[in-house]
Amino acid sequence: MTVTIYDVAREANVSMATVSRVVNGNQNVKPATRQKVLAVIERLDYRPNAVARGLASKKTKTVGVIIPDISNVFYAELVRGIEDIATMYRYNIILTNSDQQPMKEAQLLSTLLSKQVDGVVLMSDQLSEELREEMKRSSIPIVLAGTLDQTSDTPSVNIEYHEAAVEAVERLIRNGHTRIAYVTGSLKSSINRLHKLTGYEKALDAANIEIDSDLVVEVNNTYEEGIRAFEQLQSLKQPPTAYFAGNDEIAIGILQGAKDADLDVPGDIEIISFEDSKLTRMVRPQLTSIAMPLYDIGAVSMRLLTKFMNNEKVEDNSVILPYRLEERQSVKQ
Amino acid sequence: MTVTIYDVAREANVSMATVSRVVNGNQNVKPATRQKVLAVIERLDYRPNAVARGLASKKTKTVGVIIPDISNVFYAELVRGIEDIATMYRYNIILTNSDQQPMKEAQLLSTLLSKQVDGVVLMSDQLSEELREEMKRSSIPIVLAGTLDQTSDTPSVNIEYHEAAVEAVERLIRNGHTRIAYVTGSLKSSINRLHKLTGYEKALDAANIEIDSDLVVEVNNTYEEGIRAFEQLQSLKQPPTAYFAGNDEIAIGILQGAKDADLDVPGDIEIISFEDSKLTRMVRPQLTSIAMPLYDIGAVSMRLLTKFMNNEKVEDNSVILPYRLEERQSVKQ
DNA sequence: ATGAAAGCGCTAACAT
DNA sequence: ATGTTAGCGCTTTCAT
Repeated sequence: MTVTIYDVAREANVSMATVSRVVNGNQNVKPATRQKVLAVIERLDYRPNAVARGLASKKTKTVGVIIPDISNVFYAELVRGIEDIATMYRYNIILTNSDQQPMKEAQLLSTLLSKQVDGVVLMSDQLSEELREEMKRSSIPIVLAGTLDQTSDTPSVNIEYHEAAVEAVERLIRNGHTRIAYVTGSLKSSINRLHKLTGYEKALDAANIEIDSDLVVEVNNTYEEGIRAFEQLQSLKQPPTAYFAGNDEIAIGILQGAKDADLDVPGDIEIISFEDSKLTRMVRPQLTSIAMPLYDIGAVSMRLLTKFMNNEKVEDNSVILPYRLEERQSVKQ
Repeated sequence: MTVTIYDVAREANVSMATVSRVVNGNQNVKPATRQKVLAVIERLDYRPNAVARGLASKKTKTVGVIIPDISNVFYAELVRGIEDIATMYRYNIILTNSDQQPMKEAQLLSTLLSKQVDGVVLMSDQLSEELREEMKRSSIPIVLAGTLDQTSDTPSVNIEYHEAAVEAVERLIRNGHTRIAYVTGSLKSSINRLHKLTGYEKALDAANIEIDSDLVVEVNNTYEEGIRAFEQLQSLKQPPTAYFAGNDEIAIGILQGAKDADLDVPGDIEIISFEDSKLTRMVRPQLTSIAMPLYDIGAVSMRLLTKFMNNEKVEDNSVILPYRLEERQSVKQ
């Protein structure tokens, strides 16, 4: 039925080993025999069985990717970066969505390991105990993309969230604001809590602005929750005049919430986002945003993973990519 | 080093076959032995090697997914539908991006086949000859998601694009428009050419409105090209007063192009999109749109694929999902 | 209910 | 440069 390496060997009057050699580009084959074998492969339309190859070589040329949700632009761009580099190095990716559920994350990793992936790229707001447990058992390399883990030196690719947050809030302060809200994703995430929130506070502190906990609102990373947060904050006795948003969807929620309340952006309200997906350019006014290089974080993570999979020397486990503040129209010049 | 089924068998004083049976939930095992084996599995932290299993059983429990570009919201939502149902049936997905390049599509399918996936979900504007060739060689089921192929009866999941296009354009005509533009993705795509374009023309025809080829603009499915198309069309002697857009990004490009030109939507310009991703709600005015059930198309495609993989009877190869016209603010009531 | 044994299709020593 | 052979870790008859 299906053509195997054995069939090719027989038809070409060589051994399986020789066929294997030409298929794998081994140089120890006389050009003449190589041609002969190639001809038979062509004639029989032979295709190596990657599963058999994986079993014999203990390498599957596939890597696992665990992300919260592919339908979120943020992760989608990241995955594209991963996939492009994976392709470049002849890997395929098994994509899984965790919805940030600790149980599910651990289970997904377990499944990926049983499928013998050569490595894993992982994204998660917070590494749960279950997940860490599972990671420890794994003998293959794992790279964290846009994910921080204080408790270990798991390789990771990130930006300097803290500095970026400081810069964003300082920008708002520079425009004279003293009531600056921070609408953030889950504070269980160490990035949000230990890096961005502290950056927000540091900038306020440095400007002698009192920190008001009412101005920090924790929401899910969605457009709808951005609107909700805006409405909640505007109902304060002293509502904020500027917003620092945890991501683009939240920022757009705030923006449209303001518009729907007949407030002008950036006239009455100024907004800085933190992500800079293409969504920032698709709304009016276009959003000023901290630009996270999503595609690059994915790409670099995958590149880093290939190094580990090849047992190459890696100078630094934790790579930091540059960010920048992308000035657009939701903040006055 | 790694624990194998043989180690478990030895420790539990049973044969590999018995271990295999309990792992696979075969009922022909005495409860007592089952317990004994389970205990050893737990103790040794044994995990079945899916690659070995795949080689022996000729089933890998993984399916391939070929889409143009995961960073496009459209495909991302679709993939989420696929993945959710795949998980439900205990499949994993290998995700690949084709960028609609015929060569690459064929190559990706080939790679997936060599990896012995049990099935494939495929999305593509146009099935090229190369790709069709590769599909013919494949002995595993393939389902087309949001993709039409006139020349074969490959299973597929779609909506009635033609009827949807007619309805959208009729809606615009009802508001008194006679200069209605159609800004579409590639007309090489049979959906765009044979279904949506003909729907557009049919609606105009039925209303005795002359068809002006200047009003049909072919672009890439991006926001930027939407803006470009708008500018091009507005420079006509008789510019259109209403737009039918091929997808949400194009529609948003038109919308913001209009705003940037100080035109009011829907006052001066009315727009209907064709996709209804969450982007429609994230802009002002919110976009009226033909709602394509993206997630469902993915989910149903995957469900259909499982049926084929299980050799279940399938009543109809081509399933049609309902669409609807989602009325929002880019069209006057 | 359980075991023995033959593959699945390939790679990787090792030998020549 | 080429061939021989022993696995890789599992499933699946076929016996018992």
